[in-house]
Amino acid sequence: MARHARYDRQTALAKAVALFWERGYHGSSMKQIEQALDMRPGSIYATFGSKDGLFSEALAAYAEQGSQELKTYLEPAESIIDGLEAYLRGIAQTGTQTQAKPSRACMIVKTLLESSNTHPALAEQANRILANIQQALCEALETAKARGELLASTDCHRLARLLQAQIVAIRSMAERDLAPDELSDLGADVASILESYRVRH
Amino acid sequence: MARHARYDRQTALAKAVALFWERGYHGSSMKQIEQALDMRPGSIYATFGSKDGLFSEALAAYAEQGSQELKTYLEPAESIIDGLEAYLRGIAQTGTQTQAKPSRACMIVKTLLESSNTHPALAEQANRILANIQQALCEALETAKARGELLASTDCHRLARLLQAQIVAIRSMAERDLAPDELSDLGADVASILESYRVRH
DNA sequence: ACTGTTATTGAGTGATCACTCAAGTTATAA
DNA sequence: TTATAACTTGAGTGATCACTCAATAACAGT
Repeated sequence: MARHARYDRQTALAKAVALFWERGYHGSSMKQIEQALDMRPGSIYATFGSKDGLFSEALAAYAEQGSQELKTYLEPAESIIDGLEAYLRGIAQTGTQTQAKPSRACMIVKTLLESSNTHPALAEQANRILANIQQALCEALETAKARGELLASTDCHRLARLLQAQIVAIRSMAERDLAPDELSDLGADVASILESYRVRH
Repeated sequence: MARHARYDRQTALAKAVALFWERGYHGSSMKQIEQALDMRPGSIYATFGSKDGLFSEALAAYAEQGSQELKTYLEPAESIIDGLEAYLRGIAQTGTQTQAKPSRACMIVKTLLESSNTHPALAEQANRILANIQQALCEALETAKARGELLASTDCHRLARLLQAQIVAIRSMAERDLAPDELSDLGADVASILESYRVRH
């Protein structure tokens, strides 16, 4: 019995992700948000409540899409470890492509580093997301271990932490102005770390 | 033939490092800078030119102090590789201590991620610093190789890049709210990566 | 066509942003 | 002691910050 919303929430959110990922929380002004979403302040506040609320939803959306990307590497792979190594090389390769994404670094890490001493609520959210990702990696590793891909002595929680550190490392180093082959070498070197945890045939 | 400066430049700079390291560029306002340095705006602008200028000098001072810290690990060590591994474990250990430093993450990486799409000049400076550190690591590795600590097949530039990625990783992960032993386990796991490049006895 | 409901608009809010500069203060040189 | 140069002060600058709300527009049901 009333007017339709002119804006699709998911579309607006995707645009917000692009802006915030590129410029960060403090680096994105409401003026820029209005322009990016093609929405007037009233509509933005009616839909998302506040700049904080919009950022928080954007970060959650980013995390969801990142977790889907990891799945696309793990599901088709015969070996989980192969899949993880392909993922590591893949994100190094992606960092190579100029302007393919809003930013080469991970938005979650950017948020964690930017907000840990300025915006506790956002830092907490970034922390939770990273803990969830580590848990997902851990479960993949547990499965790999059960399948006999990993050494029986492997501490999967610990390896998941190491693995997450490597993902963070690649994506942060990708923000440096390295040559494409330097970055893919790094991807290969990082991927090879997993080899020492692998059962040899 | 005139008045002395009331403020010591180095002391003021150290306070600026503490503030910017903690809160980042966009997260630190001139009001907070005035308070942290106990200087009025006129004096700050007379001494450092602008907020940008102050940040830039603070970042350079931070980098210098960081490079000194690395030296304290490398110089007393009999083996360079031992020294590097101790450094990696050391920064993981430091991240454990609550509130020991303004921030657990590296100010250079925080700056790179924060400013890459909002403040090109700062991003460029962070890039240059990271390139210099990588070069220093590379030289240490070359020496280690000449001493027979590293496999002759080692590509030192490439290993230096991997090593820098590990430093970035540990210090970024330190910003997560991990338990002290989780972080030191990560330090140990990261240090052990170097073992596969080492000459066995 | 009319009414009720909801969405959109954009000028405007006070607060805070980085920064300036005329006036005042403190030292040294003559 | 006096003149001059160097440094500090802090109220004030216009711009921009995140955000509000009364007015308007566009739909659904009758």
